[in-house]
Parts: sequence; structure tokens; C-alpha cells
Amino acid sequence: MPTIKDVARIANCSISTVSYALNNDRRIPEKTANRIKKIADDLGYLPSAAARNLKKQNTNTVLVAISDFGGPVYHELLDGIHHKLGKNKYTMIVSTGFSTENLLKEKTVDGAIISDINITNKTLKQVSKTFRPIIILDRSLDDENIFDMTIDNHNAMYRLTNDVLSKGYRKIAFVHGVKKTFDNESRFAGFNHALNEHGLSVYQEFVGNFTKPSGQKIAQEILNQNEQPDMIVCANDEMALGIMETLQINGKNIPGDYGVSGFDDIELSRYFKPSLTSVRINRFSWGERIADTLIHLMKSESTSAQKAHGELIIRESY
Amino acid sequence: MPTIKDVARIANCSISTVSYALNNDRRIPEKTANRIKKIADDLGYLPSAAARNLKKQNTNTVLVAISDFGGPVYHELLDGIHHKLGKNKYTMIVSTGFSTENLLKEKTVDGAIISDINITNKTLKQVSKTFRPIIILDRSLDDENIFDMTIDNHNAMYRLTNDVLSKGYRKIAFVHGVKKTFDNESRFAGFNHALNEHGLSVYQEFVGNFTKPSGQKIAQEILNQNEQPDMIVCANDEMALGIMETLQINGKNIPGDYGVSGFDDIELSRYFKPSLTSVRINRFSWGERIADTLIHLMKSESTSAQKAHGELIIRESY
DNA sequence: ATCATAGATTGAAACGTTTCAATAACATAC
DNA sequence: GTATGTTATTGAAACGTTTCAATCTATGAT
Repeated sequence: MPTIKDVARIANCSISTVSYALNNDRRIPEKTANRIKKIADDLGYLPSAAARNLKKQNTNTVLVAISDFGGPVYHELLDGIHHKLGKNKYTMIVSTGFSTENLLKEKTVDGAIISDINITNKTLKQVSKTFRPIIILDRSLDDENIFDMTIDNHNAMYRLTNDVLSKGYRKIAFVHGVKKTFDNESRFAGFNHALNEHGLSVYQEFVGNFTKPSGQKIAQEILNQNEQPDMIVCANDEMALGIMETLQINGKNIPGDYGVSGFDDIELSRYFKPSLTSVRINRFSWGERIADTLIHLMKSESTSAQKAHGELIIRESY
Repeated sequence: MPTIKDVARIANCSISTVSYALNNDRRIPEKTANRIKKIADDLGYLPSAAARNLKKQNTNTVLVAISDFGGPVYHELLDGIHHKLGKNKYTMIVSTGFSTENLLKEKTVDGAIISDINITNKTLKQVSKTFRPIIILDRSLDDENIFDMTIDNHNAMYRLTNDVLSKGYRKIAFVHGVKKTFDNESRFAGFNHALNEHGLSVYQEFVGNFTKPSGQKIAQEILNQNEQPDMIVCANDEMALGIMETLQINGKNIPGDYGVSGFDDIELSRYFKPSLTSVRINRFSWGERIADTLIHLMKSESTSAQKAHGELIIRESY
């Protein structure tokens, strides 16, 4: 492996000259710069990242930590982040589990975006003492070293619920996802907020786990009980889809017998019959904004907190 | 950020002693080692990866390059790789696109596993001149610096086809995925191999793109033609599922009117009615073997080429 | 006491860059 | 021909580790 030294020797100049030339420093006249670049190229010289990182005390690399490669990895989000980082000459790496911890500990990256639910708030706070900046997604955490960026679930669900109310529904059930999670609680809060403003409160509550099967089970529960809601607001699309499917299999009409709504606007929701009213987040541009924020933080520029804004997608399910 | 120097100063000893102590070198007695570790800990000292990498000329990190975070990223494979790497004290990072190129160029990692179809053979060969070792997945490439590990599609499909033949099917159609890809060609070759041994040749051929919708379209083609196959061997499960679905919607029985087989054994294939006969690769353990091989290569130990062996999963679709 | 030996500790070089500050080379003007 | 300024080039320090080889210290044997 040739080093900068070899290039200097062959170009018959000093190491500093080579370094400046290769980094397009204008103190080196274009002619010599080109000559040196040519030599470096011919030699197959590639600068050592380790040496540069050591000297410059940065790596131009950003880490995105995710829970699981199989899980609901919003690839649009990753694409958005990647895209924006690329435009700013950063490299993006993705990791899970113990690898994430290693990378964070050793300052192998300049900044991190964390969307890994397996990392506890505690370890996060611990890490943030020695490593910065960190952006945490879909979780809110009061630590001045950790920047959180969340989806404005509250507001979006508030608007959705108002729309539901405007259509005349009054016996409104809520289907929870996993309790205590940020997504579930904030969506439920927005739902309640709208209801309360109308002097109403939730008619019935069910608890699922954000998956389709859990929605199917809940639909059975609903069918088996005496009191019937006229509207079922779900914490996400997958559960809503499961509910609609089971309800339909049992001869119910949607809308008609029940209205149903979701959240997230997954692919399928558009194609299901009836198509599902939901809340859509443009995850690509959200990813871009996240990356942008991180870039600001890495340059220790100030940034203001932001939330992803959900767009109401009104369809035919209520 | 405290450095090893700070630890040495406070521990009132030399830098070398701290380094040896922290790396559990036995020349440092346990007592002092513990004392130093305690001090390092209290100080919040974390060694600089850049400095270590520079000195040791390695990074203890492995790169896995994938095509796309949304694509058919076999997360079991990644989990298998990650698991094995962890056992051997390596960190795994995942990347796509331009980030992969950056990482490879700058020798930020000690080895790479490439499963990115967007990287051309040409650039791969180029990179392999300066970077090693590289393992390439699901592609075969004759370059002595690149180690390829593939699934033994040929053999698995050969065995599957023999099983089909043993059931008496003779008018056998083949549904291609994307042509010219390693997976498609080697599966088709195995299929042909078995047929030829019985003095038969393929009855009909269709070309899809490995997706369910393409299978649905092909099913229509089949229904619309005059000559009818009695068996449809597909290059993967997703197309097989699409075909079965459309065939059933049109009142056909499977098996009965047609037999159908797949490849990959995706989750759904087990639950579909009828359940789909397919070939299963244990991707977790395959990932482990891949990682193992890479580890050997990184230690410049010799390894022998391997192929993943597929297991025939006989179910009810023919 | 003296010596050898093993154990504990350390100084210094090296890894390959970047970058400050100094020098060298060269015009230009007087 | 000297002074002045501009441009080009370079030496050397620094980044934070690891590790060789040398030194120092204590232990026990003679």
C-alpha cells in the first residue's frame, strides 16, 4: 500500500505539498497539483482514513442505528437520510445491537441517528456524555445532549379525530398499539384531545400490538360484545387492516356498520377495499430533515426542534 | 475528551503501562491493572479508534454492502453474519450506494461482504486490487482476489425437479425470474439437468421478475393459451404465490389442475392454501458460515469454497 | 554482600495524515 | 541593485495509540 510519502518521493516534493495538492488547496498552482494527482493515481494511492481521522479528529461518517434489519425499517427514511448526507459529503453506516454500541463508544462516527428501541434511555444518556451529537427518533427524552425528532402524532390524530367527529360518529372506540410507546401514547392523546373538546370521551378501548393479527383478534372481541361502537380509530394501519378484514369476513359493511381509520398510510391501505383513511408521513423528506438537523448539530450550529407533520389521507373507510 | 495520557498522569505511571493494563497484557500485575482500569473508568476514558486503527493497521470492522434497505434484504442472513462476527469481536456495519464505495476505498473496514447488485463486476475487480478480502454473494466471478459464496441453486432445483418427475408430471413449465441473474440461471440449469436425464425438455417458459404481480400476470397468460402444462416450476416463491392466487381465483384447483412449486421458502408459503413446496435455505447459519469464511480470509488463512445447501420442503402444492 | 533472574515499568519510535509557521524562490517596483 | 511583496515549497509538530527493547526493582540463591 503506497502512502503519501511514496507519492512525495516520486513527485520529488515534500509531503505537505502532496497533501495540499490532493486536497485542492489553492496555494498549490494547478499545474503542479495535476502532476501530483496524476502520480498519486498511477500509484494507486488512497489516503488512510485512520490517519486522517486521527489528525482531523473527525470521520465524516454518520451512524444510523436501527432495531432490526427485518423489523419495520422504514427504508424510505433511510434513503432520505442517505441522500441528504451524500449531498454533504458524509458517509452513512447502519448498525444494530452490539455493533452500535461499539461504534458509539469509540467515536468512529461524527454523529448518530438512533432508531433502535432496544437501546434504553439509560444507556443512551450514558453514551451521550462522551458522544455527541445524537438524534433520537420516535422517542422523547429530556437530556440536553440528545436531540429528539418525533412525528407529530398528537396533532395528526387530533385532526383525524375531528374529521371523524364532523362525519357524525359518536361511539368511537380506540385500538391501542403497544402501550407506553411514544407512538401509541401520543396518538391516543391527540385522539382524546379532540374528543374532549366535544365533551366526549372514548367509547371503548382495545389493546393490540401494532400487527395485523392483533387487529384480527380485536375484531373478534368487538363482534362478541354487546355494545357496538360505530367507529374504530386505530393506532396504526396494520391493525386497522386486520380489523376490517375480519369484520368483512363476518359480513359487516365498512363503512356502514363501522367506520375504521388507521395511521401511517402503508402501501396496502391504498389498495384495500374499502381504501383506508390514514395519516401519511413523507418519510423520505423526513429523513432528509433529520440528516439536515444532524449536520447542523455536527457543525455545532444551533437548530430548532422539529416534528414531522402528518398529512391526512381521507379515503373510503368511514 | 480524556486520552491515555491523562490516565497515565493520574495513575502516576507511563503511557505504556496504561496501554498494557487496559489491554489485559499479563506483564502488568492484576492489582495495578485494576487500579488503572478504575481510574480510566472514572475519567470516562475511551480509547480513540482512529489512533488504534492507525497503529494497528486494522479496524476490527466488517462491511456488509446491500442493494437497498427496502429490497429483499434477507435479514436472517444479516443476523447470522452479525452473530458470528460478534463472537469474534468484530463490529458489523451495513451500507449502500456511494457510502459503500467510500468505505471500501478508504480501508475503513478489514473485510467486506457484498450483496449489492448495483455494484458492477468491473468496479468490484477494480476495488479488489487495493482492498481485500472481499466476499461476493449470489454472483460468481473469476477473480482471485474475490471470494464468491453462492447458494447451490443448481443442485437444489435438480432435486426438486426430480421429485416433481417422480410424481408423474411431464408437461412441466418453467417460470423465470429476472434473466441473466445468477439465481435464475442456475435454478433453470438445475431444472433442465433433471429433465434432460429423463429425456425430457421444458414444456413452456415464462419470464417474470421475481415478484408476485409478475406471477399473477403469467398466470393469466397460462390461462389464456391453448396448450396447458400440468406443472409449473417457479424460480422463486413470490411468483409461485402470485400464480396460485390468480389460478384459484379463476376456479382452478392446485394441485389437480396444476401443480406448482417455488424456491426460497418465504414465510407466507407455509400458510398459503395449499401450502407451497419449496426449497429452504437456512439463511442464519448461511450467514454464519459466510462470516466465518471472511474471518478466515482476514487472518489470511486459507479456506475452501462453499455453497449453501438447500433443503427440500415438500408440502401440498403438487 | 553479590549475583542472577524474573517481574514490573518505561522511553521512544512508529503508524499516515494535516496544517502551522517558516523559508525559499521569484517577480515587481523603485 | 536593493527593498518589497507575492507565490511556492517545506520542515516539523501534532493527533492517540501500540509495542519493541531497554531499564529498573525486587526476589531469592549463593
